[in-house]
Amino acid sequence: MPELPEVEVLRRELEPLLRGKRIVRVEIRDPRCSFPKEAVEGKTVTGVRRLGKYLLFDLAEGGYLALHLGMTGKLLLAKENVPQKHERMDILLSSGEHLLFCDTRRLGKIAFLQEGKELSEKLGLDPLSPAYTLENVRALLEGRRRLKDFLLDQRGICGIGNIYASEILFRARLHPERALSSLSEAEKARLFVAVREVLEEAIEERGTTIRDFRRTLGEEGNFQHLLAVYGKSHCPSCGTPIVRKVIASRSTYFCPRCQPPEGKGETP
DNA sequence: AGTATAACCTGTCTGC
DNA sequence: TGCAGACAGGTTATAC
Repeated sequence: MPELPEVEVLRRELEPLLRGKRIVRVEIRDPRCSFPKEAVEGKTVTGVRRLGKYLLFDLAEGGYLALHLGMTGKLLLAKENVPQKHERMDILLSSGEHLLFCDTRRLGKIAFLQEGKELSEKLGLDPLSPAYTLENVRALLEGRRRLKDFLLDQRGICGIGNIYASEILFRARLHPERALSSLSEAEKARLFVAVREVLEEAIEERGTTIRDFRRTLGEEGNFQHLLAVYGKSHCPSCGTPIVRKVIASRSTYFCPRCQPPEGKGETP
C-alpha cells in the first residue's frame, strides 16, 4: 500500500507527535517483527525521517529504528491500549500513548540500525531530496530496461511503487514499455518533472487510500479520487479506453493514445 | 543485462 | 452457500 507519498504523510504527522518522547516499552506481537528491543527501550525519539518507502525513527543515544510498511502496514497513534486487528508491535511512549504497528499481510519489516549505510546503499535517489536533479536522473536513464521496471527499481529512484509508476508515466506521456535508451532529452525532462509533480500532489492530498492505507489517526487519504489511469477505464485527457497490461509482473495502466509505444509518437 | 516467476503472507472479490 | 482462482500499494532470490 504505502509508496513514497503515503510514507511521507505519516512522517509529517508523526514527527511533531513523537519528537522528544521516550520509548518506555516495546511489545512484539509477531515474531516476524522481532528485533533487539532493548536497543530502543528507554531512548528518546529525536526525529522522524524518510528514505524511499522507509520510515526512520532517530534515537537520542544513537541509532535508529527503520520501518518498512510492506503492502498493508499501518502505524496508528492511540491514546488507549485498545488491541487492533493484526497488531504486530506496540510501542508505549512516555506520554502514555501507544504507537501501534499493524500489518495484515505481514510483509512489513522492522530493524534497529546504527548507521545509515545499510539503507542508503541499496536505495537510490529520493525524489524529495536536494540530490534529485535533472543531471542526476539523466545519469540513471541508460540501458535497455523498460521505463516501468526502472521506476519500480528502488536502487535508481526510490519511493515509487506500482500505483504512482502508472500515474507518473501518464503524466510524462511515456509508454511504460519504452526503453530508457530510446528517450529523447525532452522526454527525460518530462519524466524527471512528472516524478516530482505526481508525488508532491499525492502528498498534498494526503496519500492514496484504495484499501488499506490509513493516516496516523486512522483517516484516509484523498488522492485515490485524483488518479488519472490507475484502475481507470477511460483516459481523462482523450477518452480512449485505458489499457491494463502486466508489465514487470504488476498491473500497469496507460493510455495507448497519449502514451504511444516506441516508434510512433513524438511530434516535435 | 533484462525479464519472469515464485516466495513470503492474508484478505477480498468474482464466477461457477 | 461453498469453493477455486485471481488479485492486492512490498521486496528478494532464483532461473531463463
